[in-house]
Amino acid sequence: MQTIKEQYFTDDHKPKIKIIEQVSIDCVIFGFHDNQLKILLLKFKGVDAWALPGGFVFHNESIEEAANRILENRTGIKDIYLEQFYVFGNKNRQYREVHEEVMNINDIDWKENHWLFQRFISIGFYALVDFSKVTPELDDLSEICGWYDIEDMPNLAFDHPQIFQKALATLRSNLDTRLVGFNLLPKTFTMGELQSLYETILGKKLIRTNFQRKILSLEVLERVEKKFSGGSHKAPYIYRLDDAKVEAFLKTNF
Amino acid sequence: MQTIKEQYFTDDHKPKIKIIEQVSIDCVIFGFHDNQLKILLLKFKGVDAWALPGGFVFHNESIEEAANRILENRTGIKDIYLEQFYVFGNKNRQYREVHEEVMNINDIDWKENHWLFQRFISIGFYALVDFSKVTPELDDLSEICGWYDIEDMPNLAFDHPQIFQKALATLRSNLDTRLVGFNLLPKTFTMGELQSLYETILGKKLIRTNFQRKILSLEVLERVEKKFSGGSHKAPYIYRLDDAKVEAFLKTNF
DNA sequence: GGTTATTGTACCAATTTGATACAATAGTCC
DNA sequence: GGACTATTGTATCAAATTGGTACAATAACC
Repeated sequence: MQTIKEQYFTDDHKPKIKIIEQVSIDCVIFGFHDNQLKILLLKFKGVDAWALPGGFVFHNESIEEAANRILENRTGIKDIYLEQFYVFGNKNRQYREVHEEVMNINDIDWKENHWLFQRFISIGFYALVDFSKVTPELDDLSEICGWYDIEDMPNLAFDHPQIFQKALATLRSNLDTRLVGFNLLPKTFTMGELQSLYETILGKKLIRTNFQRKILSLEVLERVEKKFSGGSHKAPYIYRLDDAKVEAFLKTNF
Repeated sequence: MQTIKEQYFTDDHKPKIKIIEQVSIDCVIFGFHDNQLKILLLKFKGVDAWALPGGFVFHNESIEEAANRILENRTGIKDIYLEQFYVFGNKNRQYREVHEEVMNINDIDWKENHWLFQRFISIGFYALVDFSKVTPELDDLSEICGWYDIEDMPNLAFDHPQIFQKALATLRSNLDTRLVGFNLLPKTFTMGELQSLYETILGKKLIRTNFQRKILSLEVLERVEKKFSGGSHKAPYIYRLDDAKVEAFLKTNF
């Protein structure tokens, strides 16, 4: 595995692998844990700047492949639910100060008009992952890479606050129309867990019985025989997405 | 007004104004006329290739400004409803053959590795315009620029069929949630005209009385006193969007 | 003034959604 | 084992929304 330094900060001040210039990818990676919606953030080493995981598009890969590569590097898992949601293309999207600081701290030699100082158009992707499967991975330029509650997270650098907001809005509006929420849970889950997920994403309480009715009426779930062992009360059923049913659902609803 | 030739095909084989390399914009411009949904297409001069109007992003403008500029050039009108809907980023998005042919026909000198032969990432925008306000404008590289019924249009070059399909799907799904359809009609219109617009976009018949009830319940329309003079029957009311009401609607529904 | 086509609204039935009630448990405590 | 508790699954009813029909109003034409 190459370091970021080796990949992007070579002696001739160009990325080692040819990339699409002035195009970047920023990923808003959502996870769900302890009844909280989390996102994966990183902090640059020695610099007071938090950011969304991001990267660039190699000349020989599609933007989706690039986003998947970036995600896999950060989370260690493949086959993540991933979708582009918006392009951020303001003319002043250039962040020389932060990049200068990062390069200085890391003893990276730079010159005026370094390629990173250019204006960038950034394609926003959001990812939904099973929190329990992910181990956030540091790279050589960052000192923290971890999960943060969306209600309580560090201030982000660049225009990343705006990117995050747009991703969250997209997630909310896709929650009912697509079967998007399930990607944030393990393969099997209870109705209560699913409801709690919906409630945190939507930011409001839902009526239990109606939620149950609504979800079951989607006809995409399969009831697993096994039951739960927990508190002193009736044990909930455990559910699992039935792939065939999901396919049928998507076919009729799109 | 500069010609395309002057702007993009200079003696040193570079665009005259600095652009973001390998990024393009493609516009799906919808209009509504004779109860048909139309899009604006152009045909390259002397080449058997139809395409969506497109262009590039100058270094000193945002992608939205670029899209607006491209649209204004094509339609002659400003303040168009415009929204990005998807980014097309396959790694094989390069179309050397067509560009070569176009340049040859137009006596444009080119070399191997011309900038247009590169792989491009294209940002799709869709626009909704008042058909009656638009006069499609030719440029020096095209020989046809005009409206085509979406049910009966020429085969498109590049990956433009896919771009068109995605734009249409986006338009359909935004029709009910946002107040998007009104942009395709003149300032004032009858309920029948609006219904016919909805029916062609959605591709299905709607029940008149329920449609009327639904639209009126949005509480965004203002009834204009004047009535219509047409056939031998009761005259319909004429409606107009009430900007204040629209604002209130969008505030409560987003 | 009668005819015709179309419009606006009222109305009822069917469906969906909001909210409550209640029986069925899986534990705990005794 | 039996009472107790918290939670789950389902039934049920009311309220709201949507589907579909009926009908009066009316603008042009004859």
